[in-house]
Amino acid sequence: MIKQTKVIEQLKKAGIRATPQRIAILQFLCRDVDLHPTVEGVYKTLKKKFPSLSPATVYTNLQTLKTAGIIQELSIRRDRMSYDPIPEPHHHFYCEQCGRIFNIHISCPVAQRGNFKGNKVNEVQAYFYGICSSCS
Amino acid sequence: MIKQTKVIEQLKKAGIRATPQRIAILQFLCRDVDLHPTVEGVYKTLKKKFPSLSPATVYTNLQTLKTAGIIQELSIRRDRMSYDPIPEPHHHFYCEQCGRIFNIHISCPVAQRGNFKGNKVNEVQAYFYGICSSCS
DNA sequence: TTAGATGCAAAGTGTTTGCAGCCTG
DNA sequence: CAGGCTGCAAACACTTTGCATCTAA
Repeated sequence: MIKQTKVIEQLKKAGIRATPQRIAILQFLCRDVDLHPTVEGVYKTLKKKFPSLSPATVYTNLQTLKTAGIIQELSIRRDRMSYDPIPEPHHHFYCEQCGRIFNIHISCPVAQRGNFKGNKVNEVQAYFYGICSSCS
Repeated sequence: MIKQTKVIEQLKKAGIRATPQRIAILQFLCRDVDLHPTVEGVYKTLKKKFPSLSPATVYTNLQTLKTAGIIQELSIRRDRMSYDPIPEPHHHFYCEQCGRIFNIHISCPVAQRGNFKGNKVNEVQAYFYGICSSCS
């Protein structure tokens, strides 16, 4: 488990308030970098700790964290967003059997920020769909 | 404009019926391989030709064409799907200014179907986000 | 002739918004 | 103590579904 003080420090450095809910959300994301939960996943887990937590708070906080550059949003699931505590570009594998999302640590020579044929590239997302090794 | 006979042939080869609406949808997608319209875009355009066309028909037909392997679905826009008449894997650039999606014809050594560290990869989507050359 | 497609409406699901009250800084 | 955050509910937006009718093969 990542230290709460680290999380608070990260929020303050980004210039956003460190509320208990926000701390818990970021801490939950960081608990496992391969978790990539959806809003529902964050909500269901943290509802136990914060019975008063509302889905709207989870939505707005994930948006705030994303805007602050602390986390990134993945559209790898076709029906809903997933959230990743690592803002730096890296790629993802989605298992169509178990639904888990794994980080892929490869440096693809073309999938990079920068410039591509006159187009300014700010962000790159590479999504691999298939069946993971534990499912096959 | 792609020939209607070609489109009908493609549908029959895939074993699905060639209805006027389905033909028109596929023909519209093929008209410009860089268009990548959303359901709304397809619907609004074809509504002129088929005043009775319903959004549900567009949704189900795009799903059918996708399942038949004739087209592919992109989740590059974060709020809705875009459709691509080329089923073969290739990558995409999304301009955050003008909203257009362009094909990127590069063969990335890692973004390939096949096997990756024991995981079976059926599909790869690489999305580049930024500002296109005409907007910057 | 008949399995499958259309079109409409209603329902489903994920996300955003408005606002009163609360709390961090 | 002031601006930002929370929580609730209502509103939104995209997509799916059920069903009667119609049509491609």
